[in-house]
Amino acid sequence: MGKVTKAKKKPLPPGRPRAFDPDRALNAALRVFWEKGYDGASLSDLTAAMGINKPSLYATFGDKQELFRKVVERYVQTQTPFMQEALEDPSARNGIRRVLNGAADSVTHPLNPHGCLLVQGALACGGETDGIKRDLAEKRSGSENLLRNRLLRAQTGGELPPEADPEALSRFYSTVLRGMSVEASGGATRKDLQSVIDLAMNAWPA
Amino acid sequence: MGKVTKAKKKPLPPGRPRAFDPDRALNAALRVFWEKGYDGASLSDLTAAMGINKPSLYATFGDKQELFRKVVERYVQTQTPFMQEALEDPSARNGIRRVLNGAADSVTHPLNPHGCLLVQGALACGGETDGIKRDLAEKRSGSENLLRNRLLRAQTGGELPPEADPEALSRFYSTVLRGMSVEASGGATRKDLQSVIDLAMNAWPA
DNA sequence: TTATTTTTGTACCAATCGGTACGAAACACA
DNA sequence: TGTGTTTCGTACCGATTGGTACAAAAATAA
Repeated sequence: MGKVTKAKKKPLPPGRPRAFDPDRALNAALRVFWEKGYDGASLSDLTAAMGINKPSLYATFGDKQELFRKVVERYVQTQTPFMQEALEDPSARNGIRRVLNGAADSVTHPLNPHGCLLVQGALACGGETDGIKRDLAEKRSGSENLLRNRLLRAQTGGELPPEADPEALSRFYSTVLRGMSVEASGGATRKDLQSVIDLAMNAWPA
Repeated sequence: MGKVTKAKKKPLPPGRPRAFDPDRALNAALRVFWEKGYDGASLSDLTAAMGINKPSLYATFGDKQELFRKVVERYVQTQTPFMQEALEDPSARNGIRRVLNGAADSVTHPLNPHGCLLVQGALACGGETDGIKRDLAEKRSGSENLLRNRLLRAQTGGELPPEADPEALSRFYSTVLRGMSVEASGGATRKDLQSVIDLAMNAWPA
């Protein structure tokens, strides 16, 4: 019988096996980029945190930009699914509030760097990082799209009045999300953000 | 008679006169830091934009961190006074709206880098930049204080109902300001931000 | 003129940057 | 025991980083 304690079968490939877990290494890289940003994170910072050396990094993840993209992908996959979930709430208004609450939890989580990687990863940076900046802006607009679609659905469903503007509303709540990230990065507490959320919900159409 | 075309008297100090205008040079440095952030701006970027060489930079402005602080000071002095002015509006509500409008103008100004230096100058960065980060967070809280004081005044003056929370309101509008900066930095237009502002004003206590 | 003072440009510093060449090491297979 | 294959660690690459030493240049004062 197979080893039941190990989830994956192991038809070991030829060659020397790698001595680190790429998944853990990627998570370590995520933390570094998260708290230092693309420019502020050096390869030495990264390899030190990941517990590997540069050739291993390059062989496994590519150059710094590729690594960053993989990190962003990991971030999106692990830190944002709560949004889709929240937006499944039968009430769009509740859904949005739950998105804001979840984001507030995330950007002030005591075990993670404060703020959102998609915001502080590369807001302003130098050199050939335009692609990075565009990537992050795209990912950010992803969550805005989520909100907009939910709001459009709410309008056709009657929860939002016909004169409401789902486009503007999704942009507004996205802006509040970005703002909360900046505030958290600057030291705002979860409680601080709660009062922001409560007020932001006042903008909901009467 | 004195030279009437020159504003300042000129009791030239001894030594070789400097060949550049420190004011213009500082403005050039401001632009570089504004669009590349602290980490992304190299001394080569700075000296190239300022039109001077490194020894002149060091003699006049100190090292990179000192230069950045002077740049931030310049930024605050030139880009934020519109806030005090706007908050002198007899209506606090109008004042806040004018602050948001002015900020939207500023962060999308076609001749300047998009976004706010106090936000994107050093949100996440590496090395010994903790002081820089704290400085910027402090400057940001400056505008929040402005809003809070105005709102407190509005409450004692009766424009805001007693049950309103000036603390929370100022934090909310500050958060919207930071969010608009991020959005502008990511490509949002002035028009986009206007719809955000209109919705943000809905949060004003009934 | 000479002396003094300050700025300028060049040339340079050690350290670090992102990125790689290369041989030893560790596995499967024969 | 090889042999093939892949990763590992070290040592290194040229370029760039932030920061300076130094002497020529440009001004005033004597």
